[in-house]
Amino acid sequence: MAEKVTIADVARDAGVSRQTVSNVLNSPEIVKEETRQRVLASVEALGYRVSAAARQMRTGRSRLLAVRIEPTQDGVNVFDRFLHGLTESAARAGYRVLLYTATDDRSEIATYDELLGEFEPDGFVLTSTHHGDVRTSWLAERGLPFVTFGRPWGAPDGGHPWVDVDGAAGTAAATRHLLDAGHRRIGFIGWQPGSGVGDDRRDGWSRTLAASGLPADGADTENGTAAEGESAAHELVSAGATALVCVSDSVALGAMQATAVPVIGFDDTPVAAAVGLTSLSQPLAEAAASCVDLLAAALSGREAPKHVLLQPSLTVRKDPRP
Amino acid sequence: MAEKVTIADVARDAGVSRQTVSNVLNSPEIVKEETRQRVLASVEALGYRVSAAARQMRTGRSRLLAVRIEPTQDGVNVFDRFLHGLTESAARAGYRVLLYTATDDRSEIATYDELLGEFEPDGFVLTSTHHGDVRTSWLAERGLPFVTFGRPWGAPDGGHPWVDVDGAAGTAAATRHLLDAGHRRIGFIGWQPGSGVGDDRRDGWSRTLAASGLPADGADTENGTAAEGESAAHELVSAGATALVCVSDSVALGAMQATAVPVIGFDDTPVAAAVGLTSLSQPLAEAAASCVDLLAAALSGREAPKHVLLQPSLTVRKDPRP
DNA sequence: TTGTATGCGTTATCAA
DNA sequence: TTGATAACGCATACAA
Repeated sequence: MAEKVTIADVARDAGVSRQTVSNVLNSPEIVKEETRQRVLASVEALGYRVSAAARQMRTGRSRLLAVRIEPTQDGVNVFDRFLHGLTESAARAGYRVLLYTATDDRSEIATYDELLGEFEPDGFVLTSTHHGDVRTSWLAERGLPFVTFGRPWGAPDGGHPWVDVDGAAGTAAATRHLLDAGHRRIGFIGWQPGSGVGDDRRDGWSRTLAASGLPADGADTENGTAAEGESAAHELVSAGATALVCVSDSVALGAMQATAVPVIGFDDTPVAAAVGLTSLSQPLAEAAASCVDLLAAALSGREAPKHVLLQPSLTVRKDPRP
Repeated sequence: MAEKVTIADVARDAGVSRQTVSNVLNSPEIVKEETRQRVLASVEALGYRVSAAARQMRTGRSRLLAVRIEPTQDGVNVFDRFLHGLTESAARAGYRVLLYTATDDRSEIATYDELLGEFEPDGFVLTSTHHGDVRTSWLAERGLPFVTFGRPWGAPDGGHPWVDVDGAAGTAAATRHLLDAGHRRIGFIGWQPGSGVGDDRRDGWSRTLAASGLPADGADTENGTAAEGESAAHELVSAGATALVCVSDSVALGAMQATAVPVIGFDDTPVAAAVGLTSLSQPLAEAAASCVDLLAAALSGREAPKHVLLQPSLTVRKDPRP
């Protein structure tokens, strides 16, 4: 096991004081070029790395971002791709991602408390925000830096930084895609009203049809399962729909199996790729990068937009159904 | 923002020395019961938590486990469920999960180096181990604690701790399931030979058929895509197979779409659940818990088995195909 | 059983 | 431009 190389070792090797080494690394501009080179050479030669723990003791900054990893939901799991992007972007910005779990919002807040006491993460990234989310107010009250992936639907004070994907624009594009193919009766299968995300996606579809003066017949599912999608699709197609836009890939999959009309899903999950389902793809890596950027800006006092709204893109696939 | 509560605050509040507080937390048995209670009450009242950074400075232990999060592969992503289980088990054992990314094994080793210098994780959890994996030898040479999820196939010295799922037992169970249903010509669609995991899964199938004195006709796919699964299924069914066992859900999905015979997949991904595909389910949460357990044992010097082999279970689903 | 002194590696402050 | 000193919070050896 390699011995730990400290700043004192580097200082000795380069023939300077510890402080100068620290300056070379943290405020290079105040060190004479020649000294700087010599110190950097020693750093390289000895393989020196700052100790995160010692730095944190002194500065109070951990360079850690805390992120909750959620139990896998019923198939529509998009989170792992977001998380990968987040880890990568964080590393580039000099941060590391620390994972935690929680079963509900209350216990999540308890975890914040623990985490803050022990590891003192510099910031939090929250996902799955929803109506009356107590987590954001808890963090905001304490002045803790955080960013959410997802808008604070329905909250009058969307004052905190967030990154989101424009669901309405996505379903609007999907609807236009079907209009361009000649369809005039385009149905929508959604979630029951009240979830901000679902309502937003439905709006994109209905507004697009309204703009063309076409009727908008939709159906809701309670849990967004494939089985519910199946019966909703039957219903809509019986009523005359010749194409369907869906709130999720799960629902779309059911619709696809139940009918022969064109179906467009949302999220572009592996399921969609596997069965040839056209679907709306969220720019997750980009969203993750924006989250890190907003957080890093807040942490460094740098100016940055408080909100980022990204556009999904339609991944058109060859429908293998007869 | 709450002020930081230190061990000195607790000591003052409880009317004892800092050392006594430390003892209460780290060696409770040597402190008088009454004092212990008083100190614990103060800890509770002030909301004191040990500072991970300060503790790490003193003890050299970070209570951090480093785990690589990989780019999502082509659909079969099982890793996020494993990761969730890992985070949960780690928390229970007093560890946190630190994420990192790497594009290949070489850069992963470079990341070990960085991570070790900066955050000094106590241990590493590796996934996707393969033939001639340089990462395990790198870690082993340096005496760094690690555990792999996946056996070191083909390595003569499987000397390091690992946790794995018994793929052969899984495909054997799947094959028996089909035998019990009366099938006598059961095909297998696998990956090309050489991947330990794929070979293992094929073995379970072929051995089970051999034990029954039945012929074993299999086909390989190069990349394990659904499209390849489709043509392999055509081929096997034309040759007389009346049922198929597959190395993965991706391949199984293709087979399912191409033929009408019963198909069994592997991994029980969301795709399988969505399309009603019977599949072998890996006990990922349990695997993750075992990984933490093995690592925690190694870190504390506690005795523990070096290898854990878990059994997958067959999730039988109603096939919706006509 | 409890208290005192010390050092872990770093950086901020201030002096040279 | 560089260097000396102190301090972050904790845990250990040792003394009381």
